[in-house]
Order: sequence, then C-alpha cells, then structure tokens
Amino acid sequence: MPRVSDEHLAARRRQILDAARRCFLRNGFHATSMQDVISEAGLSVGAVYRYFGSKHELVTSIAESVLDGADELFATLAAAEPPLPLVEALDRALQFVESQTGPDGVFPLAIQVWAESLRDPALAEFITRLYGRFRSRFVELARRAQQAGELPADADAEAVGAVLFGLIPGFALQRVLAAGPDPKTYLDGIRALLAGHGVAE
Amino acid sequence: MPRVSDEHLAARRRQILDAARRCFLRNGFHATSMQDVISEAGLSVGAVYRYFGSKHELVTSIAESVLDGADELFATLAAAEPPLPLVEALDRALQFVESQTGPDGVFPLAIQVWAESLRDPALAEFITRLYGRFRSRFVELARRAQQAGELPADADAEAVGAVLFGLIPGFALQRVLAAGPDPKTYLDGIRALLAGHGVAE
DNA sequence: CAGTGTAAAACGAACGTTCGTTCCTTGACT
DNA sequence: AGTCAAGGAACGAACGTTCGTTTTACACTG
Repeated sequence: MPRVSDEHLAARRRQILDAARRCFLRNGFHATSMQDVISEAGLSVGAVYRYFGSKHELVTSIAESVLDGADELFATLAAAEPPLPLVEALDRALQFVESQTGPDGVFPLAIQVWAESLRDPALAEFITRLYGRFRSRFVELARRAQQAGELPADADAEAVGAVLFGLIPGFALQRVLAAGPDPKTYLDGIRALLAGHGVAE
Repeated sequence: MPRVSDEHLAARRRQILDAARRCFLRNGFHATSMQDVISEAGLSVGAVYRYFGSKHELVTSIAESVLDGADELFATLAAAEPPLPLVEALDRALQFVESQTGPDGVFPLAIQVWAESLRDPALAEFITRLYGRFRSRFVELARRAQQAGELPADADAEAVGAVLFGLIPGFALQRVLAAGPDPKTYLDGIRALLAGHGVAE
C-alpha cells in the first residue's frame, strides 16, 4: 500500500505503540520481546521497524506518552481560578492517580520507567525535568494556598510544594504495591494532618 | 575445598550476593547477566550455581535483604518510649531513607524490586505484606501522636498512618528522580502542613 | 606422621534458545 | 511502470543453564 495518507501513518504508529503498551504492562520492558509487540500489533517485523528504529525507541516513546498526561492535570489544578482549596486540589490529583493505578492504568508503567531511568541517562534527564515541573505545580498550589491563609505565612512554599507532590506517588505506590487505602480515606488522613493542633512551632 | 566450614559457605553466599548487588545497582536486574555477577564475584559459573539455583533466586534474595532493613527502623520509631513527636519520628525516617538514596544506597534497588514485583506474583505478595507492615508502623505512630494530642482526637489513625508512610517514598522518589529537596527542607514542609490553620473542619 | 581414598567444591566448555536487528522480496496503489 | 509500505527468512550475538572434569581438604589407615 504505497503512498498512503499521513493519517494512515499516524494510525500505524499508534497501533504499534498501543500494542507495545499492552505488552509492557503485561510483561515489563525487558521481558517483552519485539516479537511479542509485533504479534500483538498484528504486523510484521519489517513493518514495525519501519516506524521505530529500535526497541529502545519504543520504550522511550511509551515513557514520554505515559508521563505527559499527568502534567496537564497538575497544571490545571495549580492555575485554577479562583484558586482551589488545598484539600480539593489534592482530591482531584488523587482521583486521577487512582484511575491510573489499575492493571490498565499507566502507573505500573511509570514504575518501570523509573527503574529504566536509573540506567538510561537520557531517560533520567527527561524524568528529572518533568518531575521538576510536576513539583513546581504543587509549589504554585502551595503558594496560592498560603495567600488564601490555608498555610502559615512564613512557610517555605517550595518545601510545602515538594511535600504535597510527594503525597501523590506515596499514595499510588501504596495502592499498587501494598493494598493501600482508597483515595477518600487517604484524603481524610491528609485533612487530619492539616487540622493538626499546631504542635510544630 | 571440600568439607568446608559453615562459615565458609555463608561467606561464599555473601560474596555472591554482594557481587550481585553491585551488578544490579549498576545495570539493573535484567541487563545484568549471570556472567556479570560471576565475574564480579571472581568465581566460576559452577560455583555460583552451587549456591543459587537460578538468576531469579538471586533477584529474590537481593530483594528480601534490601527491604528487610527498613522495617527494623520503622518498628523502633513506632515503639519508642516515650513516644516520639511526629516530626522527630519523620525526621529520623527521612534521614534513614536519605542515606539510602545515593548510588550506593539500596533505594534504587527498591525501585527495581517494585518494577519486578509487577510481573512476579510471589515477589508481589512479599512486597505487599512487608509494605503493609511498614504502614502499620506509621499507623501506630499516628495513634500515639493522637494520644499525645498532636492530632485531632477524631482522626482516623489508619488513614493518617497511610499518609505519613506515603511521605517517605514520596520524598525518596523525588530525591532520586527529580533532584528533590534535602530532608531538612522536606521536613520544614511537613511542619508547615502540620501547623496548618485548621482549614479542614 | 606419611600416604591414600573420597566426597565435595570449583571450574568452564558447550548447549539450545531467544534475542534485536538486517535486508531482500512481494505486491498494492498511484 | 514506478514507488514504497509491508512481509518474513535469516543472522550473529548473548542469554541462562547444564554437566562432565579437575582440584582440594579432610578422614582414615599403617
């Protein structure tokens, strides 16, 4: 089928990426062979190698698409007008993450990306930059909560933002690895902490 | 050396496990070949296979030893007499984790164990049980903080414990993947949250 | 104490498989 | 007729593991 449309090419790419995502979710990056991806996509070796030059390129593409989605939500939460109360912003973030922790969600893939980034400097740099951006969203959230009087005026927004961001993977990990509590319960815990009796300082 | 002492056998095992740990830290479980481990240990193929029946057994042994250490600390923190103030307990937990986030620490290995557990039901069950125990330590911490008046009397200790525990991997992940703040800054953020202005109920 | 038998520890060549990738061929569409 | 997406046989390398051989330390004899 020569001279096919651009949409056809894009669709083929997506077809391969979707197949790869399913395989990677099922077996992990390393235990998935190119043949697995190729069979899952219902294509031939040659066809797949026309669209992706190597397995590594497939892994990288998946990694980027997996993580890009979350930033959009976090950006929305941080920029909401009027500013969202802390608890509500966290509620929304937790619900999003919760929706991605199942076997079909992307969070298990994210864990694999973390592991992969420990050995792949290029991927590590991508991750560092993206997660830095994630954190900056939560710093912004903290700053605005501070202005709204939800946090002490002298608090370090950078520090609070880091903690708020840390709550998210902390929740997701427990959900996936340790049969953790549901988002509602987790949020109750956060609320209780926020309502703390001023023991610090 | 036939008929060697039990200490010799144990030392050989440790020799192999240490070599494997170094290799796994350097290249990850999957990208490390048995030959890598064997060369690193300075032994022969046959010698290593005398002590460990398969590569998988090596991975499992490493995983267990990596995670067992942390529980000891968490148990100590939860059982301290008199009860530790929340902030101080978290401080100690963060400092411990911090000491394990470097290239020589075990935290990078823990990330790989997480990824591995997604495909290995036996490992997953081990992880679930262990992390459940981790969380229960923090629940105990929360309960005692509650009795000391550091948390609202009507708070759900289970929920708060889960959040407190979640702070730990949340910190470590940022430290390893996203050039996150140091433990002191992170703790400042936690303090600011605890001092929150009672916005939640 | 010397000599010898033996069981166990260590060795490493070799095996069958599977890997990611290459590259030539095929055939549908312009 | 020409172009190019798609196909798939074939390749060399590397994998985890097996297994027959060699080496070693100790027990037992005289």
